[in-house]
Amino acid sequence: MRAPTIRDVAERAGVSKSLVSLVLRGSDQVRPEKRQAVLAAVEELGYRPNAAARSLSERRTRTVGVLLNDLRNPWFVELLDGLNSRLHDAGLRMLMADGRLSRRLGEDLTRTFTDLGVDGLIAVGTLPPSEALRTAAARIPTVVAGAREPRLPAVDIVAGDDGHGARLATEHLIGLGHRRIAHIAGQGVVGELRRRGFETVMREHGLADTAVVEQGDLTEEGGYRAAVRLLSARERPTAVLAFNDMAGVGALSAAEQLGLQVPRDLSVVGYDNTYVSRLRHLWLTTVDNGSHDVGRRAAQCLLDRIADPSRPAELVLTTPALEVRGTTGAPVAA
Amino acid sequence: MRAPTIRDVAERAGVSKSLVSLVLRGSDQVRPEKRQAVLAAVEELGYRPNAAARSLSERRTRTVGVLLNDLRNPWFVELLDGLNSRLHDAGLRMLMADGRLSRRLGEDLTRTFTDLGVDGLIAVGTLPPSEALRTAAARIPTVVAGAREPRLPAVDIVAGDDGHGARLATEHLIGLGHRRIAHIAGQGVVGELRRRGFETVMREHGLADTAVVEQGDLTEEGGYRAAVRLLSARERPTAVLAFNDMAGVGALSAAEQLGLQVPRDLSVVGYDNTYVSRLRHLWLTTVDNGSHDVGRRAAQCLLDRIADPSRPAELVLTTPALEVRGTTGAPVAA
DNA sequence: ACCTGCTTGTCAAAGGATTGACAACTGCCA
DNA sequence: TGGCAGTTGTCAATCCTTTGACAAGCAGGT
Repeated sequence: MRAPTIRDVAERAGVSKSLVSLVLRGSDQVRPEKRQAVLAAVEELGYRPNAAARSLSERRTRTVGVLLNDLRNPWFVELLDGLNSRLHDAGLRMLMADGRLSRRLGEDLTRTFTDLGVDGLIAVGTLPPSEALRTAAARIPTVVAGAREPRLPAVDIVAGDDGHGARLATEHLIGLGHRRIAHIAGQGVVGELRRRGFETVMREHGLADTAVVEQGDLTEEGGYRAAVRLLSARERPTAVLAFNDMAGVGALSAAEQLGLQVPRDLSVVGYDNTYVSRLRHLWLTTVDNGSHDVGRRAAQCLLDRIADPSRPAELVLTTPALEVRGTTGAPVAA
Repeated sequence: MRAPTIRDVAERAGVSKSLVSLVLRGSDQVRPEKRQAVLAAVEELGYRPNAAARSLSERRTRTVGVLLNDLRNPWFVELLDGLNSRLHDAGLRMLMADGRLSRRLGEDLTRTFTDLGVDGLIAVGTLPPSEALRTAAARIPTVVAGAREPRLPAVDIVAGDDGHGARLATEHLIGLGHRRIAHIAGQGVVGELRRRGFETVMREHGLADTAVVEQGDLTEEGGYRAAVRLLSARERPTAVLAFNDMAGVGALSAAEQLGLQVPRDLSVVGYDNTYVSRLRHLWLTTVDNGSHDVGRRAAQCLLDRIADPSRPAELVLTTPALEVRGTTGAPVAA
C-alpha cells in the first residue's frame, strides 16, 4: 500500500499532475472548480507530497540542521525554543542531532545533515573542532549560536556577552561585600571570556590579589572537584563564580560536604539560568544569557544568510542579566 | 558552485555514472583499475551522494525519526544513547524532533518525519495523543520506547517494568521501617502502573490504611505542590515515593521549606535515575529503569519490524533496579 | 566459424515533484 | 472572419541516483 503520489491525485481529480502542483502551491491561475476537485482528491487520498522528490526538484529542503554538543547539559533548551519559533514562522523545520552520541561512534555529525541537503546549519554551543564543519559551512549557510567558536569565513556568531555577564555576577558579589572571590573557569573561548570578565572587575576594585581562578570543566563533577580544591585552601574564598550552572551545583555540593552553609559561609553564582538552577532545592543565583533571544536572533541570522550567502559574517552579542536567587548573600564578618 | 553529482564523477573518471554507482555501493563486478579511478575522482571532487535522489530511487532513507516529548525532562538521555548505538550499528541515522516545541506551534510532530520518508519512527516517552501518530504508524514501522501508550496495532512497546520498579522502591521504604508512606502520582498509564505497584505493596504489608496518594505531575513544580499538601496534613507521611525524579526534587524542596530534614524527617524516592538525581547536592534515591537497555531493545524492535512490518506487536519490559542514595533512611521513632 | 558463458560496462527507465514553454480556449474588437 | 490578449491547462525536461536489461569483449570448447 504505497503512499499516494501526485499522479494519483491528478487522476482522481481528472486533471494533469502539473495542475495539482499548481493548486498545492497556491497559484491563482486555476479555476475554483478545478481547485476544489484537486483539494477534494488530496483530502480523500490523504496525499502528502514526497519531501525527497520535492527537494530534488526545488533544490532545497526547508529544513535546517541543529548540531547539539551534549543533551546532558541542558543550557540550550531555551535557545532551541527561540530558534524554533523563528524558523517555524519562516516555514522551516528543525532537525537535531546530538554531537556526543555521534562523536562516541566516530561519526561525523555534519555529514548526516549535508547529505540530507539541509538549507542551513546551526551549531549550538561549542562543538569539538571539526574539519567537516568547516567544509560544510563553505557550502551551507551556517550560524553558531551560544558559542564563540569556531570563527569561520561566512559564519555568523550569536551569543550572550560573556564578559559582561561575568562582570554582572562579579559586581554582584563585590556589592554584597565579598572580597575573596574565586572563579571556576571553563574551557574554550567562552571560558576565557568569562574568566577575563571576572578578572577585570576584580582588578577594577583593587581585588586582583584575592582573586583566585581554578580550572574546572562544564560538568558538576568538574565544578565539585575545583570547589573542593578552592575551599580546602588555607584562606578560603567567601564566594565562587562558576563557569556554568552545573559547575555551580558542583560547588554547592562541595560546600555542603565541607560543612559550609550557603549562602552564609559561601556564596555561589552559576551561569546560564538553566532549569537546574531554577530547581527550588538548588535555587542558584545565576546569569541569564537571554538564550531564548539568542535563539531567535540566530535564526534570523540564518534566514538572512540563506537569503544572501555572501554577506559578511556577523557577531551578535546579547546582553545578559543577573538572576539573583538563594545562593548569594553578604559574607559573615570574619 | 553546485555540489558535484555522480555525473561529474563519472566524467572525471571516464566511466558511466552507473559504474560509479556500482563502485560506491561496493560491487565486486568492477575491475580494480576502474574502481581506483572512480574513487580518486570521488576524492578529488569531494563527492557526496545526494540523499534525496537516493531515497527517491531506493525508496528508503536509512533514517529513523525520534519523537521526544520534552527536552526539559531529561530522563530519556540514556535511552537515546542506547537507541543510537544500536541503530548506528545497523547503518541507520537518527533524527530528533521535540514535541513540546512543535506542539506549542500547533504543528504536527510526525508530519516532518513522514514527509521526510523516514524508515522508522520511535516515540520516546508518553506523547500527547495524536491522530497523526496513529496514521503514521499504519505506514511506517513504529516503536514506543519508555512509555506504555499509545497501544496501536503494529506498534511495539519497550519500557521499564513500572509496577516492579514501584514495588522495589516501596519495599525499600517499608524495609527501612516506614509505615506512613505517600505517593505523588503521575499521569497516564505509566503513572497508573507506578501507583498500582505502590498500592499493591502497601496492601501486601497491611499498610493500605496509611498509604496516601496525591496527584502531581511530571514537573518539579507539581511535585513540590503535591508534597506541600502531603506534608501539611495532620498526620504527615515519613516517606514519599515520587512519580519521577523531577517530582522527587520538588518534594525535597517542600521538605526544606517546611523545615523537615531529609532523610531524617522525611525520606524521598524518585524514579528514572536521571542525571538530576545524580547531582551530588540532591543525591536522590531513585529507580533505574535501565534506560540504556530500553533504548537498545527498542532499536532492535524497530529493526525487526522494518524487516517484517507485519509481525505482531510486542511488549518488552525491562527489569528496573533500585538506586539507593542519600534521601532515604530509617524514620526517627515517633 | 560458431556457440556458450563469463566478466565488465553502458543504457534507460524508474522514482515524485517543480517549472518554463507552449497549446487550447475564451471573449473581444476590428 | 481573422487577429489579439488573457486565462487555464498540459507537456516534457529536470533534479540525482539506483537497478534491471542488455551489449560488448573475451576465452574456451566444438
